[in-house]
Amino acid sequence: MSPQQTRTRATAQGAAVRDALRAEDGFRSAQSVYAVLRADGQKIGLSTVYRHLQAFTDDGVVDVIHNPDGETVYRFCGDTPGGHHHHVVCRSCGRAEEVEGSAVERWAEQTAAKAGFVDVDHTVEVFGLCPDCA
Amino acid sequence: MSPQQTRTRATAQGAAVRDALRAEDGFRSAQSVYAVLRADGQKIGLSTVYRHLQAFTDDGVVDVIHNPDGETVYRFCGDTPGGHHHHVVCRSCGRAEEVEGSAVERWAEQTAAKAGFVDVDHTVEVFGLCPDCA
DNA sequence: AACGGATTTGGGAACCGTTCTCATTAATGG
DNA sequence: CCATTAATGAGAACGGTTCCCAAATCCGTT
Ligand SMILES: [Zn+2]
Ligand SMILES: [Zn+2]
Ligand SMILES: [Zn+2]
Ligand SMILES: [Zn+2]
Repeated sequence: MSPQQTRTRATAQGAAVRDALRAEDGFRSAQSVYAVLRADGQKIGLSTVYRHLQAFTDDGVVDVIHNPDGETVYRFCGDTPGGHHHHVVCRSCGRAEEVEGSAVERWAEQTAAKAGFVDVDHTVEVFGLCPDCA
Repeated sequence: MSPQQTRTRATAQGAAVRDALRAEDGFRSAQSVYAVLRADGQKIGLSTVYRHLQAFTDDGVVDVIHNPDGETVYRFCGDTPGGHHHHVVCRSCGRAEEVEGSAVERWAEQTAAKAGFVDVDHTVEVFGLCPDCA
């Protein structure tokens, strides 16, 4: 099957959302992306931000996680198209780095198999304070 | 340092919440715990359910995760007082099993250290379909 | 048993992030 | 251009969680 189907045409607003996210190195909430765009003078609606964020997520170009507070936050990860990967995320400033996770991939697979679970997926995030925030 | 201080006295409502959660083997939302208690004829308020769920979480007797949909769900894990651990969770029915995670603990620690992060914590959950739901 | 202060309870309002609705605007292509 | 189709964005609606506070309960003390 083909990778994923883009759900939106390339539009100015979509590009703005992508660029705003790409400019950050960390996970950001939809609202904060929206705020940044508006502060920058961009004419865009909150719904549109959510829409594109979702589309990018579907396309696999944006990663989404729920931080410990339950907030949904997004990060542009499309320049390292290795597909599935994980992050170490700064609890304070949101800055994130992608990390090598083959060990944890194997662990998750084996663990699920041992419990007899199928169609498995996993969430793995490491939170801490980055060197700057420490 | 001492483990954790209980924030609420032992009350009938607290016991009801704990028992309701203990009766389930999976992660449940606050609302669903509330619904079960009310359906059972218990006289309890939603605020109270949230309060005790939080207190139990602080005490470490209840685990809380955010499932992929972002819902906050709780699970009673106080009978296996090994402290920190992880789960394999059924996406469909919520059923969960605790799993051995020393490998992933080490991985998380090393990964964070390599990135220069301190005061680290992590979330690791494996989602899938349990044998019954498959 | 009666009292008084401290704690807990729970109904409802407030809050906040996200989704939905739909009239308006912009793009496409013939 | 015009007609058709897709995207936009303002605001309403929604759902989960927290907050507020008056009423109820609990407890140690007379
Ligand atoms: Zn930081
Ligand atoms: Zn992984
Ligand atoms: Zn557990
Ligand atoms: Zn199941």
